[in-house]
Amino acid sequence: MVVGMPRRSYAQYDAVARGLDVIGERWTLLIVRELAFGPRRYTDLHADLPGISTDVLAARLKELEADGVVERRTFAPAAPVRVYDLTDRGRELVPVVAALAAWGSPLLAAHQETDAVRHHWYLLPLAALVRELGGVVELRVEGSSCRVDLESMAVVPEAEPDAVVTIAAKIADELLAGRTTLATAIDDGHVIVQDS
Amino acid sequence: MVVGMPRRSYAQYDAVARGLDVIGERWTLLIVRELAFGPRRYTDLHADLPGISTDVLAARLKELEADGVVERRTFAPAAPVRVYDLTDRGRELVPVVAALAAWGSPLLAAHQETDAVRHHWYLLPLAALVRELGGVVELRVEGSSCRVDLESMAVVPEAEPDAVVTIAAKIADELLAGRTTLATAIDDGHVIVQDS
DNA sequence: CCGCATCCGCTTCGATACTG
DNA sequence: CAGTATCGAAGCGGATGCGG
Repeated sequence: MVVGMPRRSYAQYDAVARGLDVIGERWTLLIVRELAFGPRRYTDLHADLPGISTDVLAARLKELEADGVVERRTFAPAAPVRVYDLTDRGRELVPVVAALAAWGSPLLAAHQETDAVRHHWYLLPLAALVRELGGVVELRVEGSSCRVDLESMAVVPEAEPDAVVTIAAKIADELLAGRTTLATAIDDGHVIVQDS
Repeated sequence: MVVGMPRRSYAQYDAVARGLDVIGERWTLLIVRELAFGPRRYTDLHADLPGISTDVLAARLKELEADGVVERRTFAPAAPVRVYDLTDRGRELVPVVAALAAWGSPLLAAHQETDAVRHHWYLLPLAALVRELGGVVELRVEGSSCRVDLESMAVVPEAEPDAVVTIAAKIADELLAGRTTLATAIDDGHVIVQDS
């Protein structure tokens, strides 16, 4: 019988190091990214994290659960669907993910043929980009959408949005890679900002 | 002859994944943390990153240099001192580190005997904590200090601070672990906020 | 099918020793 | 001081197995 190992740690009395003890391992923050948009089942996560191996995904989910970032839930006994969801503490990580997304956006200029693509991956960096709009916005890119409080960069699914921002994936590319500006894209009608 | 390998990547067309391709490996973000406060020599870095092995530190510095986050400089030919420093692009990472520091602060409540401690590690999470003060503040904890623009959470060594905030390390512990509040600590005179 | 656990070859890490 | 060389241990990626 294997009794959980002592967990690897940087062993530094520092908030950054402690944070990395929880979300610093390979794949962990990308799992948080996936769950930022709502609960997902194991298979969905595996599908939207191309390259992760099954055992690593299972291990990370267990660690995140032990650290109070993720919780495992089972829906209706009639149709027992198992999903993973962020806890409140886990949702507080979204601004960290968003800050990294904002920093990483310029790196999207280098588009590799072998890169995987999912539409919902655009949402967080776009939130950082339209931050000047203020308030709560609902962002829509192709089929995917999410609601973000632009001040705190928190994802707030239940809040009523002040505006709905619709962006085509192609334009999202241009914006994130810095090949066009938000003002230009709005002027050209490629980004539609509609007050609710 | 070894010609640099193709670099491991998540191969996802996503800003978070791209960011992690650069700062997601073990130790990398902690190196950025160290350099957030100004240039450091190799030996200083090795001393303030207890647990990192020499070859990993050397490898990470090379990678960060290749990614334009860090630059290696040599001071005065008379006294050839080699230091590592953040580039402008690297400095833009400080808000990411600060966001993670803010999230990680509550984890400091669990203080292990074996944890390493450095005073300058308190500065960034404290900046997040006193953010309501606004403007540019100079934070002082024991011998260490740094200047932070509280709106952007950027470190701005050259800017004149609007206020100087002095905190004893012991009080910093209490604040970060959430065992006392900023208002209380200011009332009790343990945190001194002095306008410049 | 869904939700993992097991196995296996490869890469990365950590500790120490060594060098210009 | 500023790294490189070496080597055992741990982590990872891919394929496969398997109960519910």
